Parts: sequence; C-alpha cells; structure tokens
Amino acid sequence: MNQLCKVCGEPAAGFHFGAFTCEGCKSFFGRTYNNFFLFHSISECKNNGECVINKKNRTACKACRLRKCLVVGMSKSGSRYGRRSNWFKIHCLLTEQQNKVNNNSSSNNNNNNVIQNGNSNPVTTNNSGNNASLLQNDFISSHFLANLYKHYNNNNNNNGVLKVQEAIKRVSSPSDSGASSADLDETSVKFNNNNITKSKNLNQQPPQSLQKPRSNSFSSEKQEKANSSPSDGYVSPINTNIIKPATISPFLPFTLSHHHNLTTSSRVPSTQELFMLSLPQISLTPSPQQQQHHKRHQYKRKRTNSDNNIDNEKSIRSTTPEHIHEAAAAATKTVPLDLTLVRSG
Amino acid sequence: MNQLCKVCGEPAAGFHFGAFTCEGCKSFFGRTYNNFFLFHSISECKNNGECVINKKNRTACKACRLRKCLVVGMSKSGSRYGRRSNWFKIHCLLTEQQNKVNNNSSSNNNNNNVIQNGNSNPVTTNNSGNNASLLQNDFISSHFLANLYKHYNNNNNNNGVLKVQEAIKRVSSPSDSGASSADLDETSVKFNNNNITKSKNLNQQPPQSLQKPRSNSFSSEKQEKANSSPSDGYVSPINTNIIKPATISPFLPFTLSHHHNLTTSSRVPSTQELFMLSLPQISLTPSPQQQQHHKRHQYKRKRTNSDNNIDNEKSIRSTTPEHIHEAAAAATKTVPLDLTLVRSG
DNA sequence: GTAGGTCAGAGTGACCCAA
DNA sequence: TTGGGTCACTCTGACCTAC
Ligand SMILES: [Zn+2]
Ligand SMILES: [Zn+2]
Ligand SMILES: [Zn+2]
Ligand SMILES: [Zn+2]
Repeated sequence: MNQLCKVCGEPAAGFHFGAFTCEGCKSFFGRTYNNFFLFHSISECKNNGECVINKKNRTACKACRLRKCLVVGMSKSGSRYGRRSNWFKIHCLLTEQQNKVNNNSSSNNNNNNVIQNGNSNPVTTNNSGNNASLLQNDFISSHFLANLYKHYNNNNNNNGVLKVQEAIKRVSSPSDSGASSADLDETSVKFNNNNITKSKNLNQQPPQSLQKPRSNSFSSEKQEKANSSPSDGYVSPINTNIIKPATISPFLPFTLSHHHNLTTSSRVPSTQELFMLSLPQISLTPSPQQQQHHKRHQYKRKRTNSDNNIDNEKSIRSTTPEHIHEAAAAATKTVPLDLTLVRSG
Repeated sequence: MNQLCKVCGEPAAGFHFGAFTCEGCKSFFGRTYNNFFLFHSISECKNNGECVINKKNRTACKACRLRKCLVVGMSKSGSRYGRRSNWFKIHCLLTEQQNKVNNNSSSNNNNNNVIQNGNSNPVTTNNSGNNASLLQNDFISSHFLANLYKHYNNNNNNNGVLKVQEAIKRVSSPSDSGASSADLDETSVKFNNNNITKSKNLNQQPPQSLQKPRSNSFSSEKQEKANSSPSDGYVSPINTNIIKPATISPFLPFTLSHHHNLTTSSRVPSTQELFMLSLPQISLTPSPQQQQHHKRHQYKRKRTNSDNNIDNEKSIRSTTPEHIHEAAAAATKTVPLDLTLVRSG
C-alpha cells in the first residue's frame, strides 16, 4: 500500500469509507460519522477552518479533520465489505493512467487543478478565504452529493422537507452506476427549500479506457430502496482526452444555482452548511434509535466509586437493541463481488 | 470565588500556582510543569502561537495554553501549602482598590494598560504579532523573572552557565520581599550568555495603601537557600497615584538589554525562548531524579494483554524513591501563616 | 486554602476478524 | 480487502486529601 492517507498524509492503511486513509483517520471518520447526528458535539474550528491536517496535528482540530475527510470524499456509503466500491476501481485506473501520462497538455481547464497529485502531501490547496475548506471551483465529493440526493429522494414528500432540484452539471467523464447503492437513512430530513442544480446524465457508462475490472457483476439489490440514487455515480473531473487525474477521491463537479435559506448570494456555501444539508437529521433531539446507535461508539468504562448514584442517568449502556443490529445488517448487506484490481502496490 | 480563570475565563476554583485558575488549568499546569523539562513533549502551536484560550478550546492547543499560564504568572513557586503567597495579598488589595476607583485618570502611562480588568475575559490583548503571546511593553511575570533570577544565583559559578546581568528596571510600585522564597531547583542550568537588565530596588516595602494583612509574620526560612531571590518580589505595574490595577497576576516590568545567542536584535524574545531560559534544565536527558519525578504524573495503568513483554521497557513505574519525597517536602515546607484577607467573594 | 493524587470519562489508533 | 469492534493508552478535570 504505497498510498498516503488523503486526510493526514500518513501512509495509508487501505481504502476506507471512500478514500485512502490511515487507521486513525478511518477510525475517526467511523466514530464521528456515527456520532455526527449530534453535529454540535464537534466544536468549531478556532482557526477559521483553515487548519492544515497532517500526521502530527490531525487530532488538534476535529472540525478540520472531519471536513478534510469529507473533502477527500469519505462517506459511509463509500464502500462495502468484501469488495471494492465501483468508483474506487476507476480511481485506481485513473491513478495508473496518471503514472503514464505526464500532464503536460493542461491549462485549458483549470477546474481540474483542484486536486493535488498523490505523491505530494494532500494538503488543501492554497486558499485562505472563507470557503477554503471546500473544494474550489464548485467541485464537491460525489458521495457528498449522493447523500444529498438520497435525502432528497427519501424525504421528498415529507413535511418540512427540502426541495432539491437536481441539476448537477456533469463536466466530463460519465459514471459507472448501479454498484453497491448505499443504504438509506431511516430518519427524516428537516431541510428547508434548497435547490441544487444537477445534470441528468449521471448514469452513463465510463469509457472503455477506464474500465478494467476482473469481475463486472455488480450487485443491484436494494436498488428499489436506493431509489435510483447516484450513490456510486462517479463523475471524473477529468477530460478524457486530457488525462489530468485526481489521485484523491474523485469529485463530482456541480453548480449550486439556488441555495435558499443558507446563502444569500451565489457563493459556495461553507462546509458546515453543506454538511448540515447532508445530514439525515439536524435537530438536536435524535430519535431513540439513533441515540442508541450513537452510544455504541462511546466509552464503556463505568464509574465504580460512590459517585455512581449521582450520575446514573449519564451512565452509558453499550448494549444495542437487536433490531438495530438486524436493520443495520440488512441495510448494508450486498453480494460480495470480486472486483479486485491489478494494482501497483 | 467570584474570580475567573486567568487562563481560560472559566470561573476560577482558586488561586493556583500564582494565578486564579480553574481546576482544569490548575491540573494542566501542574502536570505540564512537572513534565516540562521534556520541553518537546508539547508540540508547537500550529497557529503561530496566536490561539486565544477560552473554556471551549483550551484543550486544543497545549502550547498556547501553557504559554497563557506563564503569561498570567503561573509558577511552581507561586504559592505554597496552607498559606497565601505574599503578593496574592497585595493582588487582592489591588482588586479591592479597583472596585473603588474607576480608572478614569489614565492615558499617561500606557504600559499599564496591558492587563485587562478582572471582569472582562482575560484574553490576551489585541496583539497579533509574533510576540503576541508575551506581554507587550516589556512586561513579564515576576515569577517568571524570579525563576531566571534563581537560576542565575544558583548556577552563577557552574560551567556552561549563563551570565545574567540583573538590571530589571522597576517602574512603579515596590515589592514585598521575604515571604515564602521558593525552593531552588537542584539541577544545573545550561544557559549561554544571556544578559537581562534589572533594577536593584526590588526589595522595597509596598506602600501602606496596599498593605492590609491580618497577620504579617512572614516566614523567612530557607532564605539562605533562596539566596536573596526576589521570588515573591511583587512589583506592581501600577502608578500608586493612578490606581489602574491588574486583577490577573502582577507583572514586573523589565527590559531586556542583552539577550545573546537567542535574539540578534532588541526584540522581546518569544515565550518559548524565555521559557527555555527559565527552565532549570534544557537538555533532553534529564537527571534520573528528574525523570523519576516526571513519571509521577504519567499514566499508571498497565497493559494486561500479551503485548506486555514487547514494551516492558516502556512500562511506567509510579513509585517515587523516598528521598525524592522527603526532599520535596523539605523544600516546600514553610511556616503556615494566617494571611487571610477580607475578600468580597 | 492550595498542591498534588486519584480516577472516571473522552478520545485515539493499532490490531483483529467476520463478511 | 474493508468496516467495525476491541482495548491499551493518553489526556482531561472534578473531587479528595494531606498539608
Ligand atoms: Zn490519516
Ligand atoms: Zn481547524
Ligand atoms: Zn482555566
Ligand atoms: Zn496555539
């Protein structure tokens, strides 16, 4: 595994939640995402969200670390047990392409310069503005958008629901849809009117030059639940004739046309705003099921001294109701597929 | 205790190590100072040392928290068991004075504006330069200087020793010397040539308007060991006729005239540089006694799984040799004095 | 009344294993 | 091969006790 963690730059332990990450960032993201319904448990960055995350200071600012995780495309729906996610394959192929093609013929599409190369430290590019945390040039993680999409599809008819106008402008490479569509969140979304322009041609097949799977039998179960979500719809920000690949997770270029109640101008909303949007629940009173689920990641050591009866209500129970486990298992079950790639590492 | 922690702004739990601090900052300083001979165990600030410490983010940057502790005058020699330090009394009297006199007649001595009032948040004043962490206008903690002084007196004839030209320019109020002179550090100082100008009139009595002890029988034991150190020599940065008191720990105005091998110009050295100066030992190989002493603050839980034999040499022993305890007890023993003040809280 | 010890709690990440 | 569980480990701060 000669990859670096896309979050902190440490040598990566593998491909976790949609990005090459170290064990620490993997655990951090897993913990935080499960707890992240309680969004405010992570205090804001005290440095305007401009912290550069590296191996040494990655624990110093949880907000920036989490944002970096999101920026590089980490998501709970990023991959699955026992198989590679679909766009991971394409990602690796792009990496291979990158090793062959030295990107000399560039400069006509500066949107593609957002992502740094793999061997350099995956720090955020020099952008010290207010939206420095987000990708420039309206790029955003495809998984991030997939969350928005899922929430839109899942809650389109609820009360107090957002109205997502899907009109993402796909730029270049088509996607490889249909693989491991993510499980949907059971909780309702409490968004207001937020419109996101999104193009319709997300489900094209990738060009043959980018396809090199050993096995191509994608699972399509739970497709009815996924409701044609473009969860793994990978859209490369790369011109197919000008190979300028991104070695961190691929991003889906899109344009926000309307973003009512969050932004008053055409600026790209902040990461927190978008993350709030992406969350299945914003309210501070999560459902009992969610609360139980969160507690599975909390510390289980108990007090043993005489203070026990004082804070009994704060004591943490690590037991999770069985139906939660069953539901989670059912939601994440996919057919194991052999999508192993021939990789240099 | 209607005081706020001078480090983070939380309601203070008491007067700890020379400043009103909360329990957290007290513990942090106690831990860190004992471990601080291993200076590099605290990673540098990733924000140019400009972090503003408050209750919420005080754990985010240990370097800035520690520097804030030093800036507000915390020191191991700041106070003792069972009694108030001497300048604490004066400090409280100044606080009383402050409540009476609204500081309207100011503006002729802007050096005194460095310290904020007690009711406002004790954040560092608006100074975003490189030396933002230090007090402006050449103010520095009297305890901090006392450490320098002690080290100078204690190691003046050792080899590889600093040459401290004491020439601190006292500005306004005289000090109250003789009380609870701190124990000296047993380790040798490895400084180079560093000259600090310092005035000679440190041991004057405070003006009668600032003296209001219930009991005035100061202990003078270990004075021979203290070697006439101005450890508790409080010099107020306040003009006696213009009462503009400092409710955080008093500071001793001084001027660095020569600071060879650390600074090349007349700039005020950084906090880290000064802290390095103030440390009894800079080398990374502390004496066995020091190492033992440091380990008293380290975590004592041991591994219980099969990895035990792998890192046996890293296992921590919490036992401290008896002579260390005895020496520490002897060094810190002072005559308990009733210096209780009539305080509003 | 404070310094220092104690220890429950929060968080981290290396390691392991089922899928 | 990865997601999630485990747990040794560190750091924190409220609480307690010695002084
Ligand atoms: Zn990492
Ligand atoms: Zn940050
Ligand atoms: Zn504090
Ligand atoms: Zn800092």
